[in-house]
Amino acid sequence: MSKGVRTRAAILDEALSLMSTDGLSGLTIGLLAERTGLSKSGLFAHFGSKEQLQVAALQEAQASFTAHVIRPVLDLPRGLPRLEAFAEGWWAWNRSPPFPGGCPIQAASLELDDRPGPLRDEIAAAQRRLRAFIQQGAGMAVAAGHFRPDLDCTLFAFQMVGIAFAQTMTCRLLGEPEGLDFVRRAWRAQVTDAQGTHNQTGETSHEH
Amino acid sequence: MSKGVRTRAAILDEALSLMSTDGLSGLTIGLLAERTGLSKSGLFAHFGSKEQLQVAALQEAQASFTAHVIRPVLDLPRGLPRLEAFAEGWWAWNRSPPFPGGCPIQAASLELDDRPGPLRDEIAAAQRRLRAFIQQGAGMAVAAGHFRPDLDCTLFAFQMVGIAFAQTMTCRLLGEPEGLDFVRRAWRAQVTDAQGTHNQTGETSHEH
DNA sequence: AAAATAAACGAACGATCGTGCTATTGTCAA
DNA sequence: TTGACAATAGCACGATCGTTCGTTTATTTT
Repeated sequence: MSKGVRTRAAILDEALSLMSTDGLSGLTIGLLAERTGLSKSGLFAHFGSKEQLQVAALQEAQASFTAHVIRPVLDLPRGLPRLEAFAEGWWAWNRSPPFPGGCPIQAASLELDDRPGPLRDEIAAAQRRLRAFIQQGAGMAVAAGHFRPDLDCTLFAFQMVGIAFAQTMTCRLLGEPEGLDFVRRAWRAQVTDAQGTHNQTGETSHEH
Repeated sequence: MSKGVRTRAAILDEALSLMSTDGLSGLTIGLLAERTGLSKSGLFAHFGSKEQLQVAALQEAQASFTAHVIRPVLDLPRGLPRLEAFAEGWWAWNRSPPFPGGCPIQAASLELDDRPGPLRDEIAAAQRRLRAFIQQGAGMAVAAGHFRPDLDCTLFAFQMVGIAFAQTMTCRLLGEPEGLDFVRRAWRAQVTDAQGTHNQTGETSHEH
């Protein structure tokens, strides 16, 4: 079992490029066949349906993200150092991922948010995993004493995701070169807030 | 000049629904003609090309956002009150806009970020206007003494945009009912930070 | 009411979409 | 080297895509 998986990998590689620029709906079999030098039917046989191809492409995108952004920081000490490295890696990924276009997962997240099905399930699971990773990282920082003990790690993950989306909009859509600077400053503000020794997110001690 | 603009408006209304669920690339002439009860060619004649139809739909989406979210808060006093009302209106819009799907502008922002052309220009201009509005709102809050004088209003707008994107992902893609709660808390944290009397975004007073 | 103009239709075009078939090629183990 | 089987190609299909054109029907103006 060798030739099959090799071409399948080549197909998925090209599929990621196509998906990053043209979106999930632009990932068409004819175009993909043309770019890989295969025939439409030959390519089609590898996946059985367009939906399965899309699912495979999404999974491949996740794998790439994990390999490029997640795995490298796992060697670092838990807590703030790992979180900081992850952040910097993520901003770098968003700005120039290993595809010609932007991050396909981010794009697909807004493309599929209203169309139930396996594709949306796949992308939703990916986003849930990512948020869980951030949340756990923040939890480790709390345990290590880097972050204040009353930090809401779920909220922390929510905010970080927001920064990432805002970055994509600023850097890719608007093309503002100072976008990365905003990202870093927003992230720094968030980290500083998480470090704060006492509760400084509520006006007073009572909430609502 | 009456009948033409009336049906054109009806077409655009339906186009917004379609666009919100199926994205800009899903906004197809055949489908739109079917839903409006027109013939493909009859509909087509109103716009001259698909791209012009898409541009018109995007402009209509902007107009709807302005009417529903921006305009109502302009009556409120400048500064924090107006900003707070705008925020709440925006979160409401993101959660349940007047379309069956999510906010088309947000979706298109990530869909088009790598495809230059009139469409991207249109959406980029819209996002720039929105950020300028937020920035000015924050500036008014600074002038009114509601926010600290050294607040970076551009960064403030950047962060707010991030919250909005994170909301869409949480509420629409993941379907988490507590999403709106996260949004409010993240927004409250941002406002509190902007209110802080002295600089609390940098660790110390030096900014390097 | 008649003439002028605007709006919508119907049919067709070339292209591309996703997806079935059958046949042919290539690869790997015996 | 041959036989088994995986991998790919070729072709065709119905559907839909955006677009053009000529015609017909509504609307507006005179």
